[in-house]
Amino acid sequence: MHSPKTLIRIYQDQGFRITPQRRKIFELLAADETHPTVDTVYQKLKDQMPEVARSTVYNIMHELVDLGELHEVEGLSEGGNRYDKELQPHHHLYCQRCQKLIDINLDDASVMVPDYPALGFKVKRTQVTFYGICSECQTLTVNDDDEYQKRG
Amino acid sequence: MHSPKTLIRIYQDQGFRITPQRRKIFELLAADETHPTVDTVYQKLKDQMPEVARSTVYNIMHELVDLGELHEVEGLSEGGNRYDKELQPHHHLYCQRCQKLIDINLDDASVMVPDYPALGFKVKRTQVTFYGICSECQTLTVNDDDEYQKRG
DNA sequence: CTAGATGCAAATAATTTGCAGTTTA
DNA sequence: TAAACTGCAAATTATTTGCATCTAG
Repeated sequence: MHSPKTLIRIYQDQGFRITPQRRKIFELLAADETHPTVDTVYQKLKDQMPEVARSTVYNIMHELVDLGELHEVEGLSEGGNRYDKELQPHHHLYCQRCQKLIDINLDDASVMVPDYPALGFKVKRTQVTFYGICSECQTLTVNDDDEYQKRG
Repeated sequence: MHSPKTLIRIYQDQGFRITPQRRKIFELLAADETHPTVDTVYQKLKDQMPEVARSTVYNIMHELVDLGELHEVEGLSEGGNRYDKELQPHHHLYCQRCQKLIDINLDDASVMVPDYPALGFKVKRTQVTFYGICSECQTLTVNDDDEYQKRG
């Protein structure tokens, strides 16, 4: 995601208007490193702007995805899709305990996945997700035998 | 997933009853290679058993996941989670056009992802998903410039 | 017979939609 | 001031829950 300042220019170039809602969401996202959900953004925004509507947050998040400024990370954790500011191809560590989502850069040597050429399948994007327990959560408890999947 | 016959034994061993709904779902799943959703299973079951309830299908699918007989594949495609009969660790090809989901075996040499050891993260499971266009869909149209993600 | 399972209907959660009223440029 | 945007409320979709009834063992 670009900086709020740059986003404003991008929006203006597109003929979009700079509303207080959009401005605030740009700033919230710029300051947020948690891969928030729509609801997280909505709750934070509501503190500063109590009348804001959830649908407005949905609208603006979707705009940002449409503009390629955010990526949607679907199917991780309860409470809705997560949003990712990182625009470069990368992978994810997902903590099954605290739902923390951590970006991993592709050029890390230990994460190398070639495009899959078999079956005539044309690969557009490769996504690796490591499910497990983050270091913080490991220190919190001794019980380490979490399940392979949610229902296990 | 085990065969319907074996599933019945497993259910009996657990003290679960063999109802017509369970029996039919075992058979439907055994014959299905599409990684169906709950709704797909429900629709098929309804043909043979019009009074069946959606919640019954949810119940039985969840039981099978709890027993480790199915895996839930979340966050792929509209229309709900997909269910996977393959119990061994493996990866997925997902067609962004027809939503086909194809299993790739881990021991295929071109798909090797080591557990990611950095950051003190304890990896429990690694999931690779290749998003793209399957061979069938490639032959159907010339327009091949699909987007990186849904909203892109 | 009776615990366990099913069906139904209502509840919940995430998201989308329609539209009247407001606001940015 | 007009097209764009927001807020609100209702609709939709996927899933869960509560409970009366039914049935497999």
